[in-house]
Order: sequence, then structure tokens, then C-alpha cells
Amino acid sequence: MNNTTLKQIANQLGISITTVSKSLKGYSDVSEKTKNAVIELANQLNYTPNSFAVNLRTKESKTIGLIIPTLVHDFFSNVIQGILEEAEKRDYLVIILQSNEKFEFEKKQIDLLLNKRVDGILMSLSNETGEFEHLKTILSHNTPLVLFDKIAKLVNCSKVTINDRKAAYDAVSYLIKKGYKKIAHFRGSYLPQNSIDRFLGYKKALEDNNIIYDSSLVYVCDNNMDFENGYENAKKVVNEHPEIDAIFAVTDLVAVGIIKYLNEVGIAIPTQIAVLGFSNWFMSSVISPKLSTIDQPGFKIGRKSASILFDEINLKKNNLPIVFQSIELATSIIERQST
Amino acid sequence: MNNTTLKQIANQLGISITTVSKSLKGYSDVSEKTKNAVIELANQLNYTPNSFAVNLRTKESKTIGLIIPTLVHDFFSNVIQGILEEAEKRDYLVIILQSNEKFEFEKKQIDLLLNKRVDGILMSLSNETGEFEHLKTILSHNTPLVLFDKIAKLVNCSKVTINDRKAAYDAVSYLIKKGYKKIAHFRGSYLPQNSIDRFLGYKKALEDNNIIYDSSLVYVCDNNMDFENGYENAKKVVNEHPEIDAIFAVTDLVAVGIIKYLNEVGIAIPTQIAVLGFSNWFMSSVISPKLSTIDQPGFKIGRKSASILFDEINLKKNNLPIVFQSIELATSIIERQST
DNA sequence: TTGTAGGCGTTATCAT
DNA sequence: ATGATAACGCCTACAA
Repeated sequence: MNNTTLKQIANQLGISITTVSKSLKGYSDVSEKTKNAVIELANQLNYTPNSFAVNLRTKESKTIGLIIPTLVHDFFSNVIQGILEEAEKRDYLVIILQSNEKFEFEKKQIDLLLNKRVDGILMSLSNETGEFEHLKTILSHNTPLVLFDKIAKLVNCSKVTINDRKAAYDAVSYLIKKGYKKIAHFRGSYLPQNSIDRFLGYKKALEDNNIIYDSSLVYVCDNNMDFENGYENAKKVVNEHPEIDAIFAVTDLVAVGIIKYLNEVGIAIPTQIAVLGFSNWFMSSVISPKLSTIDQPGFKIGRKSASILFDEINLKKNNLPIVFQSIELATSIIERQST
Repeated sequence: MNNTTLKQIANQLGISITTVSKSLKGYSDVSEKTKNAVIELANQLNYTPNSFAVNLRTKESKTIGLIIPTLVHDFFSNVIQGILEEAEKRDYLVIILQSNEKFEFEKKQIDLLLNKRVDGILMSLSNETGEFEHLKTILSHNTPLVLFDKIAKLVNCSKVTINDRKAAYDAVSYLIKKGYKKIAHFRGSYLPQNSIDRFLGYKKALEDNNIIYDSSLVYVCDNNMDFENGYENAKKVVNEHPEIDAIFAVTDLVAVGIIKYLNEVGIAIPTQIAVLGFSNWFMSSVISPKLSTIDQPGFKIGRKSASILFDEINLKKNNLPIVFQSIELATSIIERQST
């Protein structure tokens, strides 16, 4: 039991709580002698400040909240690692919550964090999220908020993303340059900004290369952009459009599903159909054929988001004005065997 | 800003804080009229109790801590999901920390959680952890502790694991039954209980089947049992022991490394060398050949660990005696293409 | 039925 | 150099 309090130390030493507190916090107006006595006894009793009391006094929790769609996810795990690393540096703790891609959960998790009075919130939106009142609630509580990856463009806060549109544009341009002409796109669901942007990048790349955009070559992966989606849509596209020679997938997990299907039915990758993923999950480098993909720097996104959030928390604490940032981190094409 | 306090409500209504508090908590000794007035105003002002004050008063944080070796990890992500699900049910929040497989970090993270005064701690030990004073610190703080997966047998607390020794025994017996005779084992590092137990299961299965145990067929994966380890050790074993016909890997990630190497050098799986993994990571079902493995129920382990922890937290709160449990969850062999 | 008073443990202000 | 006092916001004996 470590329930030593300032009071106990004060009593044992026959001095006031105030003096004990000052000694421990290195105030100058305490004599060396008392200070040392206090520090020694504190160490001996293994004193640590009661964080509940400190929170109440200082009105900060030294804790931030993180809401992500799902944890079992290569990209988000990497984001979290980046966040934890930054938090650790600053002696902050991180409470992690999942929205499970549900708008209702997302709202609930926000309430939990707000009630807990975390000092700031990091979020990537769920696929269902199409309105943003709940985010404005955060801002109205005056709690710093940083959005990353799946963001709301219209909400007034800092954001960290990649340039999804450009990344997709480059990706599809790369396919075209390699000679692929009939390129299907397996897109994400309709709401998330990043799936919209990747789709727009795809479309623009086709147009800029004089390939007529054909909406029937676009398949939607609306079940969390997962493996099954890729598998099932691959089956469909092969039936409906045997003429395609490449598929650009919204994310690696979908691409892995595609590859699995193509492998099963004996369609050669990339000679018959090329597959290009997005995100560079670890798994992509160990499947056969190894997946070509776009590197999306999850760890860096996490670090940057957290670092901006902590800056804003500090600015707020010092009553300084906050200037919101919109950061876009660089991506690159990773060419492997599937293209 | 949502800084409504009991005091403000009391002032606006011209009554005492006590009465407001009682009304909101449904005490019987408040007149219907005042109670309703209070509740109405509270809703209107969007009152929520200040959790800092509640924590200080009640001495509980409604928060638990979780320390795992690493987050970017199929098994641990699944564990976390199980934990979050149980926590959510009980309105508990979860602070997640990584040890990065370092003993020093593990100690530090424990201190952080203890200082934060979490109501309980869930842990899976790092590969470096060979002494357990830091765990006893937790217990001496009277903070409930549940260990899972990588546990310390000698520490007096509840534990949730699989029966690693039996699972490995069954796994190797299965290989033998399929006709494999020269079976190498890529084991984990020397300290973690589960890597010891898997090794012992391997050895026992050989002996029970009249295969002489050959220590030179055991390779250690001491770099976090990762992909590279599997790859490098596969290279070694093929050189040093070309006669082997199967490899039993301590975990899927290692197995995936093995498969990658064997594929690269054109060794046929399973006809020349069979590969059996452990843990059933998602990835294992999508690589080629699909990996045979042992299913280790991460989600269930997380749920069970959390549920035991919450039970202990409640018992402690009610000053009831706690009986520590040691739970072993069932595993099963998943036969795919690599064996 | 309502309110007073004290305490949870820390910190900050203001006297001494 | 030291300490008394109040305050953070909530809860709960114990009056009234």
C-alpha cells in the first residue's frame, strides 16, 4: 500500500503540509535542512503524489484519448505505436477506444473521453460518419482535437493525412505507364474522405491519360474494406469484366482478398491481371506474389498527430492562440511482384 | 465548455449543494418538486460530474491499465479487443502501454500505472523478464493484477493462458502421426514461460514417440520471435541439417519467415519440409502455402483476463476475499497446406 | 425535507 | 523560512 500523503510526512516531521509540498517541488523559500529532511522521508516512505488530487487541483489529467475504427489492423496499430511513443516522451497516458466503424459508438466514445476529462483527443473517423456535430461537441468543450487518416474536412481542427488523391493518382498513372489499360478500382465505402479521394485520384489519372472512365469498373468495398470484400468483388469483376488487366484496391487487405481469389481460380498475377494495393501492410510483403502497394506511413502519422495535439494542449494551457495545421505526409509506390 | 458544477446548479436554484447532489443520485429524502427542478436544470446545463473530484472522493479511477510487449501483433491486438469489450460493458476505460519486450520499460510502465492509480492491471510479460519484484510491487499496492499469455508462475495472482505444453505436444504428435520424423523446432527466447512450455511439449512428444531428441535441431528465435528470425534460422537449418522433414515454429510470424525462405530457395512445402506454426495469425491463412497452425484464442484470452480482473476489483471494493484463478483456454490444430 | 460541515490530497496565496 | 487558509468539486454523516 502506497498511501503516503503530504500530511503524513508533515506530521512525522512536525512541520506544515505547505512546507512539505514546497520542499518536494523545489521551491526556493525552504531551508536546505528541512528540504532535505522532507525529501529523505518522502523517498523512504515511497511517496508519490495522489494523481486524483493533482488532477482536481490542476484540472488536467495528463491523459489523452484515442478513437480508432478498429485495432486489429496493421495501419492503425502502427499509428498507435507512433502515438504511444510521443505520449511517453511527455509523460502522458493514452486511453484507446474503438468505434468499430459505427457512428453511434463513435459518439459514445467521445462522451466517455469528455467525461473523463482527457486533455486532448485523437481520432480517425468511422466509415459511417457523415455528420460532425459530435466533433463540434469536443471543440465546444475546448478540448484539443486532432483528426488523422479519416478526417472531416469541414471541422475546424488540425489534421494529419497523406494526400490520398495524389497517391492514388500516382498509383494509377504508374499502372498505365506499365502498360495496363483496363484498370478496375475496388473503392472503399462512400463516406470516408480517404476513400473518396483515392477514387478521385483513380478517375483523374485515367482521364489525364486518355482512358475513358467506366463506372462499371468501380466496385465498392463497404464492409470495412476487408479481405472478404476483395475476394467477393474479384469474383464479380472477373465474371462481369473479363477484359480487365489490372485492379487498383483501396487498401491492402482488399488486395490480399483479390490475390487469394485470383490464385484460386488460376488467373496469373500480374500477367493476366495486375493487383495494386494501398497502405503497405506487413502481410503484403510475404504473400505470393508479393503485393505492389503504396506506402502509407502509419507510425509517422501517429507521431505527427500526437505531437500536434500535445503542442495544442500546451498552447491552451498557456492561453496562447492555436493555429490549426493540416499536414500531409509523403507516400511512395512500392513495386513488388503483383504489377 | 461543460464546466457545470453542483454548486452552479445549487446557486441558480437557490438551494444547497447537498440537495442538488442528492437529487441527482436519486436519494429518497428529497421532495419530488425540488428533485425534478434539479434534474431539469442539470440536463439543460448538460451537467456531468467532474470525474477528477469523483476519483478523489471514491478513490477509484474506473480505469485499468494494460501492459503488453508490442501492439503491432495479431495476437495481442485480438487480446486487446477482448479486453476493450469487457471494459466497455462495465464503463471502464483502458490505458495501454507497451514494454517493447524490455524489462526496464516494463518496470517503468508499472510505475506509471500505479501512480495513475488505475483500479487494476493486466499484463503479458516481456521476453526479458526473469525476476518479478516489480509484479510484487503491484500486489503490495493492493492493486488487482491478472497475467495472461506470458506469465510468471510464481507470482501470486490470477492467470489466463493456454496450455502451451500440451498444445505443442499435440502439435508435434500430429506431425509425427503424419509421418514426419526429423522435426526441428524454432523456439522462442529462454525466459518466457510459454516458449519454455512449447519447447517442453515438443521434446516430450518426440520422446513419447520414440524419436531421439536432438538439441542441435532446436534453434532459438530470440529477437522477439519475429519474421527475420524465422527466415535466418531456416537458412541455417537447411544448411546444417538438410535431413529434416519438418519445422515446428514457436509462432506464426516465425513460420512465415521460414516459408518465405523455403519458397525463395525452391524447397517444396510440405513435401520436402513441412512447416507448422503457432497462434493462427490472420496472415497465415492468406500466404502460400497456407500455414497449418495452432489456434490460440486471443480475443477470448482478453475477455477472460479482463473479466477476472473486474471481478477482483469488485471483490476488493466490497472487502471480500479474492481467490486467484488460473485459467487455461482450449486450443486446436488448424490443418492447412503446409503440413 | 433541507442544509451544515468536514474531508478526499494537493496547490497557491497571503501572512507571519 | 514557515505556516494558516482556502479552493478544486463531490460526497455523506449528521444536524436542524
